[in-house]
Amino acid sequence: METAAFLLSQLGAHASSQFLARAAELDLTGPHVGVLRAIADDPGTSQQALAQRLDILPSRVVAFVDDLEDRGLVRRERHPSDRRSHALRLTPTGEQVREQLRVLGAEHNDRLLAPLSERERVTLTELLAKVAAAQGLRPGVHPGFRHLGR
Amino acid sequence: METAAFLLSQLGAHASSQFLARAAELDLTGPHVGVLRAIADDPGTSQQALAQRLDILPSRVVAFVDDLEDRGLVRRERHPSDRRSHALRLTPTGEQVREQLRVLGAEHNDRLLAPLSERERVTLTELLAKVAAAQGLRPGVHPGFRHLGR
DNA sequence: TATTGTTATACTCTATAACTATA
DNA sequence: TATAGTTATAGAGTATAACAATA
Repeated sequence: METAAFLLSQLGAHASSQFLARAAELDLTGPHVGVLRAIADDPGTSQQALAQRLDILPSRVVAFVDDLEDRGLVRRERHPSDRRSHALRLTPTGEQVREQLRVLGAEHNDRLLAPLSERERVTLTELLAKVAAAQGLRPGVHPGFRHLGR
Repeated sequence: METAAFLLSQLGAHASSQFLARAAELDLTGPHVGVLRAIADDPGTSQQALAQRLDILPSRVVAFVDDLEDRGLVRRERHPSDRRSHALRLTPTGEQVREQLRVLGAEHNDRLLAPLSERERVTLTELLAKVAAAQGLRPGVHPGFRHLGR
């Protein structure tokens, strides 16, 4: 029998690639989705704050926000008091895409849990949440695009 | 509340990076571990068979087996009937490392499941195994080093 | 002097395709 | 002609470090 840790690693990679295949239809990669979501959750945030929260390099945030801005999903607004930093917000189109991603995520979840009963789904979700909390994983922050250097 | 799918993706990435940090102490990356394990599970197998089973490119298998051979963990033997192919086997040192990896995996699993009761661990493992089976994931084959091209 | 954002560059991992030796 | 293994090369994603503007 495989360990739960290996099954988690296996299923996590599988779930990620399945979801990202759907996100790719919207021309979004994993980090793009993470950044979009982080901006939606904290409108007006700065690129530095984003880099810290998602644990990715500021130089990468630049590129991702560039992409999202080019696609008309995100705006760089002038920060009211500090002219060095930008206040990031979703555009109306960005909000729409955010909603599409939410639907996509729900569909993906349903497909993945298809073999489980309603009761089993709840149990699984609770156990996963308990382990995730104990490991210090923060809601919405995917460790996959964390930078590992010093 | 996060979906089980996102929690899986999150926890899977976390579990992988935790385990690979330990494996890195033995100078092994994820693919190295996968190849080592696949050879242990099917001694005498060929590089082509390995590439098919793990769903990685034959050209990558060459590099991984090169590395493992340089470190004295794997041998390329002459195939008895087909001189084009190699029969791959673990060396005694390779067997030792394989055992170290097993211990490492068990420790890793214990650490990850620390917040759960014995009963909860069994439940979680069973639910994960059920979902993994339904998704067509094969035991020991990590989708993380699967090649995604045509 | 420190910080935000940016750019340029190097590094790592992976994919593609051409090659050799055997079959 | 097809297959096993190999090599060389190109591409994607990431990290590092230097820079300009502002604080």
